[in-house]
Amino acid sequence: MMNSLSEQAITGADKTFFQLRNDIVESNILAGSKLSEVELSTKYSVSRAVVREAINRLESCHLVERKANVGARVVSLTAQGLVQLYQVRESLEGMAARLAAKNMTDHEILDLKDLLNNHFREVEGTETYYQEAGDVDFHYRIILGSKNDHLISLLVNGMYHLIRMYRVQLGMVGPRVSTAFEEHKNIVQAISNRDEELAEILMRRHITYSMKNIENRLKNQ
Amino acid sequence: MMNSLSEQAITGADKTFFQLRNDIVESNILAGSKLSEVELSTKYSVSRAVVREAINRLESCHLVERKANVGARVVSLTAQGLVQLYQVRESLEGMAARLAAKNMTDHEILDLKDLLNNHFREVEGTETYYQEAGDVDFHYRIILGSKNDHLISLLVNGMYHLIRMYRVQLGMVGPRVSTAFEEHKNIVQAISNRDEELAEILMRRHITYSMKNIENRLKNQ
DNA sequence: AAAGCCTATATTGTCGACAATAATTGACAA
DNA sequence: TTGTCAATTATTGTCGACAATATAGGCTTT
Repeated sequence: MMNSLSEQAITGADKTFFQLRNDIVESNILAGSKLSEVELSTKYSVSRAVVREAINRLESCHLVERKANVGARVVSLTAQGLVQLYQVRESLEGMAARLAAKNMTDHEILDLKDLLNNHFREVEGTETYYQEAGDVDFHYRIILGSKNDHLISLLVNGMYHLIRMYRVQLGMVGPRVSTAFEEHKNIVQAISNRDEELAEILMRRHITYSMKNIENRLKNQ
Repeated sequence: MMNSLSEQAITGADKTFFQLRNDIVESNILAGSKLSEVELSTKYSVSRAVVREAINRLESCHLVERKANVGARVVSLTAQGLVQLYQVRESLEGMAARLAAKNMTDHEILDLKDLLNNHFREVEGTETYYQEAGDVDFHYRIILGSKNDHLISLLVNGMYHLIRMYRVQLGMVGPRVSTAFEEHKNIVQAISNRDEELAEILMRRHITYSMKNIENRLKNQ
């Protein structure tokens, strides 16, 4: 499946940024560990300057924290941090759903329904492999559908990868697939009806449920 | 009055970042203009490296836009951009008010009431000079009161200065002071009652009204 | 005259070296 | 033994030079 979020690197700093970001999200570089500029520059075969630029961008995504004259560390994952992250996500994606109900074209809404149907077929069959990709695509389309550049930038460039980092490293795969699918369906219906108020409410609930589900999972492991 | 948002520069890149940010917000550097690295490095008497780092940080705040191998430009202010900015602000500060109602200490709420009273006295007298500072302080305290680091970072480090840039350059000073004061009072009351739902709704309305007021002002000038 | 190409110029991207600051180690004294 | 201070080491911050890319202007060609 083609990744909707594919970005292409132009400069060396881009490549280093993408590699580093991936290594952090996939925990090839451990959460909480220190990022040595010289070490990384030898590892990725680039100068310290491009490593510094890459680290700066990672800081913008809240994936690393820098202290002046000390250095950068990968963020630590905490239950509290996850809750705070999801509170912001609830707020922003709620607004995204509201705006999507207002601004998506009829054609885009039809495409969204298609996506949902494909997702449904995958869930029905045994191919549960792509359930997360499907979920990501769903949320991604609604975010883009808001047509609000600030919102898109904050979510896609800013928060998405940190959310993914929590997902990957805390090992949240399923289930909640079928219930989540129902929620997705209702959200699309609200958007299709151009019911901004309901779209926002349902999206916020959807994210809240998802959060609660994760919290329970964390307690029982 | 002491600025609640005072930050202290440690490194040279910090200083350059703060100066540049201020020059952009106050329109000493015009919106939409190109930022030449060599020009700025001579202007601020630092190397290109620190200018580049400063520009990178400005990009994180959405105050400039960079294109690879081309350079950075100060963002252009548009009516559409302002609307989108306020949509995000409504969403995030609404959540901030909700969380503030949940997480602020009784003491912090008392301080907030004090602030409001001082603000009221200033409005009653002829000293309308600080009305904006008062408004900023009010919103700032509620944002901090959310106790959500992500939210605080997004609003204070990220969006605040862009909002201020619009305010300064589109010349929005008053009035709407007394009506805004009433709205502030009601928000504080909701927070004091620990009514999260109402606090969020009132904050969102408050920001929506403010937006509409700005839109009208733009039409009539 | 218009379009396309090529050269010249300016700007950004990258690099390695040096300076300034923080962390570490070891010696010394209480 | 432990705490403090000093010197050493390592890491980040800053700089100027070079390489790669984009822009501008003139030239050629149709």
